[in-house]
Amino acid sequence: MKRKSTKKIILEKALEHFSKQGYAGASIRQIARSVGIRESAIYNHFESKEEIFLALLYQFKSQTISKEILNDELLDQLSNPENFLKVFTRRLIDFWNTPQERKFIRVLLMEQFTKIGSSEISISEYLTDLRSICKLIFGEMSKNGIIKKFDTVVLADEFAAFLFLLRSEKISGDEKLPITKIYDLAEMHVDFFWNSVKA
Amino acid sequence: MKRKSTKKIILEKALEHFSKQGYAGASIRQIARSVGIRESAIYNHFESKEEIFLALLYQFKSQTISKEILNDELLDQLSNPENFLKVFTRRLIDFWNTPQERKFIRVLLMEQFTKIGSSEISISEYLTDLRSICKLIFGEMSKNGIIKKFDTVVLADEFAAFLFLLRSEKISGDEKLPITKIYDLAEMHVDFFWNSVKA
DNA sequence: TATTAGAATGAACACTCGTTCATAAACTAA
DNA sequence: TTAGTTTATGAACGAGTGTTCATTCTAATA
Repeated sequence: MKRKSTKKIILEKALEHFSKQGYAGASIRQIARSVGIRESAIYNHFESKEEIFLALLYQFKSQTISKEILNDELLDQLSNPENFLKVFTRRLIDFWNTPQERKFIRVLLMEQFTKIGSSEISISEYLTDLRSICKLIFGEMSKNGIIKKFDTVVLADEFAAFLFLLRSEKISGDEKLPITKIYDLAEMHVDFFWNSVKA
Repeated sequence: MKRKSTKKIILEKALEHFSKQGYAGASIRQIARSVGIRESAIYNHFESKEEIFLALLYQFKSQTISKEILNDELLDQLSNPENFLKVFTRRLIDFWNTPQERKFIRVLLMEQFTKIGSSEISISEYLTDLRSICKLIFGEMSKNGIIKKFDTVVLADEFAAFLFLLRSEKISGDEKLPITKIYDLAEMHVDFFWNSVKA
């Protein structure tokens, strides 16, 4: 078994440090020590600290909810909309609960306002994915008379805001809630939401 | 008119830098230059950089929603619950939209996961204020049969999550939405919410 | 086995960091 | 005015920052 390339380990450890101390707070030397090499060796793989950061951003930008979660199997369940929402939400949580995603959202929340961040990332951009999918879903449901008539943009945000708070606070936060608790909270939200919008 | 004390100006400028670059990214020298003094003079007023940060935290910890927003005049409007929620939300937004609060929430979002932050602050703690007030409000409404029976904890979060997202993204974010737009978004949320819970 | 490209090293660079300290200036109270 | 206190200064500190570079090691290719 070939072991992971140094470049990947650097990215891995960099994400770990960035997620704990922020971009400015983490140092090349700390990252290098975690990888098990000297700091100068880092520059055989990346041109600068910023390039490491941007490489991480790029890595996560390429993972979209639609790619990772929405598939035919799930879409087949659209005939039972409430169940569809529950399965969709559960998969969302599983996806967000992966170690990488947990760290990434922390970096995002920390760096969204800084110079290095604001030019390249924006929290809206990363939310857009979930939002646009919600708009699609609820737009379709609305058209088919499954749910009441609403502004789909508002609907999408009403559904997504709670989940986003759940993500940043409960999933990626420091208080380690068991995953079942998080499932429960999400399900209660879907219940509340569905009860509000169903035709 | 006596001019502001140096100590207050230091806090003011420190908040500004922290909100733009984070705690680790902002330096004593930058802050000192903004104040118009040398960095060594800072230490006549604060023992360390960390003490400045903690002083800022303390300052904002003492401002609670209940103190700043909830007063008798507002509570008198509880007879018209929907209107009460709208006025309450509008005041919340006005409060969150003050320059100081806009900067503070940024610092909070940035530092919530860092070492210096996590030992002293937590995003939950600062949300608790709004949450507990919501629980109180909705608990009372539920008891009086004004709204349907719900788990008040869930209700509180359903109401607060959207507003929190509005705050971090639209009010304190970099895209400068006109305040009227924000009012509109909030009112649409209250409409949706009220429509879902009213008896 | 000899050659070569990629990766790691350790020392060094110029800089910035937070903090300290003796000293000087500015303000207050007697 | 004088004495005393607070505040500001500028230089210095040790440590840490990101980055460079000549050199050595390693592993695959010829």
